[in-house]
Amino acid sequence: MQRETRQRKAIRRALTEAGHPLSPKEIHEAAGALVEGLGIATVYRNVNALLEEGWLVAVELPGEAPRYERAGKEHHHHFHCRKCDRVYEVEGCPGNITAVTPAGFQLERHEFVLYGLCLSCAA
Amino acid sequence: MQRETRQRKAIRRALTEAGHPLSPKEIHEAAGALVEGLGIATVYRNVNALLEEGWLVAVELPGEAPRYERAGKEHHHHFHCRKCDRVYEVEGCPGNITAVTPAGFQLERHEFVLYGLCLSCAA
DNA sequence: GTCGTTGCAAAGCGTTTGCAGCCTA
DNA sequence: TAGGCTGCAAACGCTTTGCAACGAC
Repeated sequence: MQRETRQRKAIRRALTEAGHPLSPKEIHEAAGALVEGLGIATVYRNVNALLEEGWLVAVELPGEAPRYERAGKEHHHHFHCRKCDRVYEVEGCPGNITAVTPAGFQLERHEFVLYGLCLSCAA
Repeated sequence: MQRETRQRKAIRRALTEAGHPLSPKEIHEAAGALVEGLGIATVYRNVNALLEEGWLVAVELPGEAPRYERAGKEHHHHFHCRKCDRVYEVEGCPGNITAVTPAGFQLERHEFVLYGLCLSCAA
């Protein structure tokens, strides 16, 4: 990654200003409003480049298309509201993870996703 | 779902005997060994039919194609080996889940996925 | 001016669908 | 024998890749 093109700037800006994880399509729409004729291939190429650079992290929810958010956040998990489809960050980590790891298995990382209704949808 | 064809029998058997969640491709390979010339489209059609029937449940891992396992198992989670790409079942649940749920949120279900190396790949 | 980057279009890849013929009940 | 089911191939949607032109440094 060496050149800061108009396209890359627009993609960075779209992700920074969104405040929540964006899908490639959403990035294309948001950044496309800033740069005329932005190609979807450019979005994918930049997303992958930004992932490699460590500027982005993928938020992969089961059964959902991957979304992307800015890197640098603390270890957290996600709560997925089934009604409004929004994703919330959840602090902390439940209990002893190594305890449930089968003997001989090498645990490297884990994902943890909560499903249900968020505060406003539960009301 | 009305007819128990050779193909459907083979798919049911493959899933029953596997003992761990299978991807459509894995189902195709396993059931294809039992029925000559089994088509991949038939696998997809039957998987969807068996899901609707409630005989199967989808195991959806973040960023992964869905896999399928027999319904009716006890509550469990999964371990995904990054080397052999297989998915193992993990017994138990790591501690206090409600404790990390934000106040006011209605928790309905949760997914928990471990990543790393399985017993044979870690050796 | 170099060469990393872009837009377009085509290629991949996994999944779904249309269709004519097959085979289970 | 009827019509649900199958294999094949084409269609699909999303992502990646090849290529010639563009433009950041």
